[in-house]
Amino acid sequence: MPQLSSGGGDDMGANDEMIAFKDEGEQEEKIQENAFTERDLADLKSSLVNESEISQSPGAAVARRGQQPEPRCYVEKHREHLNGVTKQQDGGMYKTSYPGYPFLMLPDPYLQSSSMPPSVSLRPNLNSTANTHKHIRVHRPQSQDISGFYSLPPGSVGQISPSMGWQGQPVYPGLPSCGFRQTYSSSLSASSSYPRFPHSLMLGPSGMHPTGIPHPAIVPPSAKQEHDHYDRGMYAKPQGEAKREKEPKKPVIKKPLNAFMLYMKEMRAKVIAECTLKESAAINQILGRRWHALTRDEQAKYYELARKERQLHMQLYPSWSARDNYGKKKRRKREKQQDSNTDPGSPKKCRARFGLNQQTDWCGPCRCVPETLSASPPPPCLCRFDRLPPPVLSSRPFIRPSVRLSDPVCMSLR
DNA sequence: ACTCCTTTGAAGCTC
DNA sequence: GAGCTTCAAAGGAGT
Repeated sequence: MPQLSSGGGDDMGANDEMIAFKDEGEQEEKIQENAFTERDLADLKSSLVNESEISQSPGAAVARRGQQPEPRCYVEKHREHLNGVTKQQDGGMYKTSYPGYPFLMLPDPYLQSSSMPPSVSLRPNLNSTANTHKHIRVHRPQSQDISGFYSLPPGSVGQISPSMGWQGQPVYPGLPSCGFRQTYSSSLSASSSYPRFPHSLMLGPSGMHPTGIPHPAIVPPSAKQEHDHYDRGMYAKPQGEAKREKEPKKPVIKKPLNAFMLYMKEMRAKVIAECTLKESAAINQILGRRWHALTRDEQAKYYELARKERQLHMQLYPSWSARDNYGKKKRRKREKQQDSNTDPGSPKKCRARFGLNQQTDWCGPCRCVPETLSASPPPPCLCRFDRLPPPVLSSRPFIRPSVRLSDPVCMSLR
């Protein structure tokens, strides 16, 4: 893993490398020079399918690291250059739009002043992916012009419009999906705030952007995401908890994406289209290898983006810490496990577990009353036998419950 | 419905 | 400070 050495000047404390990038003209020359045919694309696609199969063997990427690029990689790299950044003129200023990250449409002076590579190919092959990747087909007219899709109309830079294309899930869930984020405004500078994400003071009480679209880092309770179902009952909750559940949940602020995550988000659609793969795990393996195959200059761009993401995130949520979400997953799991030990069980379920007749059999292990023998619906069983391995049931006839009901393991029947 | 898988990097935690 | 753990995205597969 090519760890970039500490830049030293990172006010966020990230180890971002500041690299002197090549001249833009030089890059563009490269793009033209490396144009290739449709047939090349077809070859590439088939080779990538193979790549995905190979990728299942761990360590393959590591083994290949440092080797001379194969012809396929050569084609692939130059294809990326072909699909490279779009330049659009806005108000006399050229902006570099990074597809998948229209929010990263940066004025070139900014790019030059912030050590961003002026022209790095990041453009997913939308022609081939738009119809296959679910992120792209969301809310997006298929005939939509890509150049218009990536850029904002003049005068709208810095605005979020729901009608704009968004690709995939936004980097911060809560924004319309599609992953395309608002552009940085042309007034953006390395030290300024980011109009894409206005200062936290501009956010409403619920973290809403003035446009009505919540900030992407804020995950509304309704959003389908992990932390949401953390907050949902995974089992029948007591009334108190159920009541608590009705109260509005605090939106979850997620971690800013790191460089690799930004890269993945952008390149995923492309890989899916090229490899006809859908499994994220396999795709991520490919992306991981491609990430390693990137030059340091190419990677540096993503490190820079990630640094800005963190910077912006910190500006928007000064009190937020990664600690806020730290351990939630594990904590939930633990709580769930704990609950399963204290949570009242069902006599029916309990008997089913032990292969007893639901209508007539008393549950040997926990002595739950069968429904047909109880005057009213049986109360939940507090015994924990149904979560333990089934005991070996003896053939000894079960004793009637007068004594059994006082047994502490079946408190619910008292 | 929920978890796992799989990747890298940032940040938190533990010792 | 080193080393480990967790979370961020994604979506199919498995439970």
